[in-house]
Amino acid sequence: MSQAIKPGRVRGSRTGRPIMALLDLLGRRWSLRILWELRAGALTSRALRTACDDASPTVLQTRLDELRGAGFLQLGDDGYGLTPLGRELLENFLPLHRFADRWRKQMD
Amino acid sequence: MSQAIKPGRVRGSRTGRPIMALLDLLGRRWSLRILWELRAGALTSRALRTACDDASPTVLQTRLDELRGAGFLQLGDDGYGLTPLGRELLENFLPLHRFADRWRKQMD
DNA sequence: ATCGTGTGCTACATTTTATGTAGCGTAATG
DNA sequence: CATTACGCTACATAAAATGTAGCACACGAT
Repeated sequence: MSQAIKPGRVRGSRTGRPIMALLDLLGRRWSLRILWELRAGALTSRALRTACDDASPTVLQTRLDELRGAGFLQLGDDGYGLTPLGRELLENFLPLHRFADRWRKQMD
Repeated sequence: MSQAIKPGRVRGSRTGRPIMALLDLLGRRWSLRILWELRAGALTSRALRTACDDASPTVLQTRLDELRGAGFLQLGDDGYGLTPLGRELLENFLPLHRFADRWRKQMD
């Protein structure tokens, strides 16, 4: 399977700084979206797929593996859910919701 | 050129919610990284390229256009820099630096 | 005036990723 | 059993990123 993403082992950076590993992982398609869609609670893989506008199962599965390998997600009885670490990460993004609305107003 | 990304016009979502447009844009390769590298001040396109581990100029240019079209970047005499809106967006990500360090510790 | 240098940006062939559709094996429920 | 939903995979097609080269333009120095 795909190599687990850890703070030291990254594609998008030669420095190995953890922040680069993080930005690389989060900058892959559907990564942010997945975390976002799980903000209210766990979802089954298929519910998650629906929530993500029917993204192809191939990438979705890849991202889920990566995010799981990074320790942000876990697979439980109720499907995929955020780990404590994953929730902590998501907290950094929740303000984006408000920002996005301000963004729209500014673009009109 | 590539179509400007606005809160209503998105690839990754059918709903048109601004947050989806934002997650889509930020989820494209190098988007987050670009914003991150500009946190300390403007950079010329070539300095930015170097800062981004020599990412190919093709994508970089595409991302710059998109981020500029979204109103997060501007091109001035000293190169590419964050707009006030872009800086506001970046503020949401600055805590990630600390988080990434905690992440590493937890992965050992 | 031209040579060198740095800028923003583009072309294009190759490689890497994502999409879309179908379907697998398993487990729980009727 | 038959159904249903689960997590997950195969694979052909389409889209996006990479890497290398180079363009047109502006500036400053020799």
